[in-house]
Order: sequence, then structure tokens, then C-alpha cells
Amino acid sequence: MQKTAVVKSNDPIAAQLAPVGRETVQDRVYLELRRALIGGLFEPSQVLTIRGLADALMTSTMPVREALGRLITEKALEALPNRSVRVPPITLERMDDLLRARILIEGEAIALAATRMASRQVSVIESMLSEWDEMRALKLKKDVDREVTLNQSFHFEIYRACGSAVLIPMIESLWLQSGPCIRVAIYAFSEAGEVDTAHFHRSIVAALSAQDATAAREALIADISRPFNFLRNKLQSEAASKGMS
Amino acid sequence: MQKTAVVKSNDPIAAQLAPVGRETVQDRVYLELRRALIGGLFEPSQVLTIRGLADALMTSTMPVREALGRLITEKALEALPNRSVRVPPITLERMDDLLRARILIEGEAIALAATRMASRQVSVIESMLSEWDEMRALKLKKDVDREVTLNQSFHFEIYRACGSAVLIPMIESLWLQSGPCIRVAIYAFSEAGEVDTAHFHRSIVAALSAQDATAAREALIADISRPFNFLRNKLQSEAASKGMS
DNA sequence: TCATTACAAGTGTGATCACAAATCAAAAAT
DNA sequence: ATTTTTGATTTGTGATCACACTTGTAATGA
Repeated sequence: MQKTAVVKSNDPIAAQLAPVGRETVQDRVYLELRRALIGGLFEPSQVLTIRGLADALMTSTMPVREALGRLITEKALEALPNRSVRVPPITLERMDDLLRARILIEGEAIALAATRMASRQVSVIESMLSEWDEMRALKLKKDVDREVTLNQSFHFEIYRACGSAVLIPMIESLWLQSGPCIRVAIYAFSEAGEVDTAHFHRSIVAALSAQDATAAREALIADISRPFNFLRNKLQSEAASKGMS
Repeated sequence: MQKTAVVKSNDPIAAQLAPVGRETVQDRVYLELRRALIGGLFEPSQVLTIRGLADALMTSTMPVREALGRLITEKALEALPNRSVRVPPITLERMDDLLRARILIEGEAIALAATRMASRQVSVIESMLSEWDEMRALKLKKDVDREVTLNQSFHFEIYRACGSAVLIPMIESLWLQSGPCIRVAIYAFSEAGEVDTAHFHRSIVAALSAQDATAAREALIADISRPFNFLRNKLQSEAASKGMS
């Protein structure tokens, strides 16, 4: 083994070196599309072409098509019979379906996390929350992208503590699928005078630090249900007014 | 639109024609690998090479690598840092993790199905079960592959009735991940004098026909827990005897 | 005899090309 | 004016190739 032979003469340096993870172009494309999807940068029903994305991402078609295939298998994208791919459209049934699954799985994850999380981990979350607050107080205009990103890291910081290598990828898949819906809801929120999301997060953290699994689950359910309920009301009222005209 | 123009002169024929679904080579490869994985044809920790699979499946490397990528994203396969791919090894932690997730999600699915399933659908399941029984009575030697396949169609016939387009793919992913474990357990079963799986299935059907969601969930949990518990005991005793020597 | 090096075979990744199917636009016919 | 047809462009799919990296083995050294 050549590398170890080279390294073993100066171990203390090697100890400080992190492995340089050679991520492939395909991985970068996949992660970028994921980010865009969760952040809601693509609109529901929007069709995506391989060559179009390849041009936008400054790469060839090969990594893009494989990334698209992966996203299709986790239902983040939809393969039309024409063999073109689009981000799935929003329907009321699908929204309710997604919300029920998220309540089920993320609720279980946070209940597990509540029992397993050390107090040090909770305080990390807490500090993340206050940092978030003061950043929000600083800039008056609200940055929707930033909000979405921070909300995501808040939740997944908790989910990681559940210690389940099976549940976490499923939750990621669920966020991927509900990303476009959520984005629409957030836009609607910021129009219609936003209620504070911070309140929900605070009660989640309180339940976690009390190691109260049931309270944590209920607080989480309230948190993730809110945009869905808001969007459902919006869609229903739109459908009703359209039915009237 | 040419096709509709051609068809509209003889509509009654068109009504009887099912769309001929042009499945791609990649899809066939993907489905074949899925089948092999769920059926446990690959052993845990076995490494798979693109060119090897391409030769075995009589196709080029292209469809294989895309299918492998898809299977990796749903955690049915594992990407090693060497960039080679293998079927994930079995560990006690992973088994417990998988079982908990399956109890959670498949339990929810069957509870939903119990409330939504029409009596006609239940009788379809019932007839499927008796057909299975008499087939098993016919041939003395037990066909493990057939058992696995029939067990799969029994369960998914039920899950389809839950009507959730979100839960079902997750369950498929879970079966994909636990396929190799289950196969090992089934082999261990057939060595160690099998208890009858039919009994569990009968109580599931009974609960479904009574529309008793709670009973259905509990019967299902008993059914899917059995191979896991068996395998856990086996692994633990093996580890103990290895620790002794 | 053992460790190290050098070479060869194997493997994954990305780019490019050929082909078939789909989409779109303009032209032609009714 | 509307519909149909025709042709050109775009798109996804599969195959092949070049390159970089890994792995395994034989040759060389101590």
C-alpha cells in the first residue's frame, strides 16, 4: 500500500487531514437539483429537459440524465409517458397524502430523537434558533430562500439525532416531494401576513429539552401541518370561486 | 395529431386497446435487479460490477449503470468509497432499524386499507390465499422462490388498497432493503422446521374482513416481525458462540 | 523470506454519436 | 378559415470510446 507507506513517516499530519471525498459530477448535479427541488425553485408541472439542465449546469447530458433518473425513483420528479420528466403537479389528494406520511414518519423520528438526544445536542439546536432569530431581526425584508434553508437545517438537525439510517432518507424523500407545495404555501404566507414560525420551533425545542416524546411529536405535527393547511384552504377557496364563475 | 385522426374513424376498437407501454431497456434492467434483490438472489456484502451485470443481462453498460444509481438512491444498494457498489451487509442495528420502519409504515398502510377495503377486495385476497394453500399442499418440496413471490403479492395486494401513492413506494423501498435479510431468515427457517406462515395471513385477512384496523395492524406486525426475530436470535447466538471460542 | 515496486488488467465516469420518437411550424388542402 | 399534412427541430435512449483510478499480480529489492 503506497499511501500508508508515505504517510506513516509523518502520522501527526495525517491525523489532521480529512479525507478529500472525490464527489462525482453526477453527485453535484443530483445535489443541486435536490436543493432546487426542496427549495421550490421549480414550479409544479414544470417539465425539465436533459439538455436544458445540462446547459444550465455547464456539463454534459450524462450526469444529468442519471441524476434525473434517481430523482424519479424517489418520486421527486415524474416520468411522463412521453418520456419527458416534470415536477409533479399539486393536487389536494397528494397534499393530504404527503402530510399524513410526514406526520407519521417525522413524528416517529422526533419521538425517537427526544429520548435519545443529549442535552448538549439540544443546546446546539437552541443556539441555532437564537442565531436565526437575531438574523431575522437584523434584516427587515424577509429572505424566503434563507428561511427555507434554515428551517430545513433545523428539522434535519433534530432528525439526525433519531439515529435511524432508514428513517432519515425517507424523510429526505418526503421533503423532496413536498418541496414544491411548501414553496407555494410560503409565498402565500408572505402575502397574507405571516404568523410566526419561531413559536412552533420554540415549543419543539422545549419538548426536546424536557425529553417529552409525545409533546415533541405534537409540536412537530403542528409545525409541519401549518403550511399544508394553509395551502389546502387556498386551493379549496380558489376551486370554489372558479366553480362559481 | 395523426394518431387520433387515424383512430377516430373506429373508436370502438380503440376503446378495447390498452396502451402498449414502451418500456425501456433501463426499466427492464431495473425491474430485474429489483426482483433479484427482493427475492434475495444476491447475498449481503456481495459486490456488483456494471460490466458483469451488463454481460449477465445481455445489454450494454449504459442501462445497468443508471439502474444501479437508482437502486443506490433508494438504499437497496450501497456505494462504497471505492466507487464500487455492493448489496448492504446485515447488522443487528440495521435489522432493528428496518423492522421498526416497516412496522411503522406498513402498519399504517394496512390500518388505512382495513377501513377502505371493500368486501369484494377482501374476498380476492382470501381466494388468493386458498389458491396458495392448495398449491403448497400439492407439492411436498417447498419452493422458496415461489413462497417469497406469493408472500410479496399477498402483502402488496393489501397495501395497494390503502390508496396512498406516497406510502406504497416507501414500502417497496423497505422491502428492497430488507430483501437480503429476509432471504437469509427464510433459509434458516426451512432448516429449523418452519412454523406455518399461513396462520398469520389468515388472521390478517380476518381482521381486514371485519374492518378492524387495530387487529389488522397487530396481525401484520406479528407476521413481519417473525423472520426478523428469528434472524436476530440466530445472529446473536452465532456472535455469542464466536465470542466463546 | 519478506516487503516493495512496477506493470497489467479491470472498473467507474463522463463525453460524444447515432437513432427513433415526439414536438412544433409552416405549407397545403379541404 | 379550419384542418391536414409535411418537414425540420428537439428530445430521450443506448452504444462506444477515452480517461482516471483501483486492484491484483509478478518482478525486484533488501
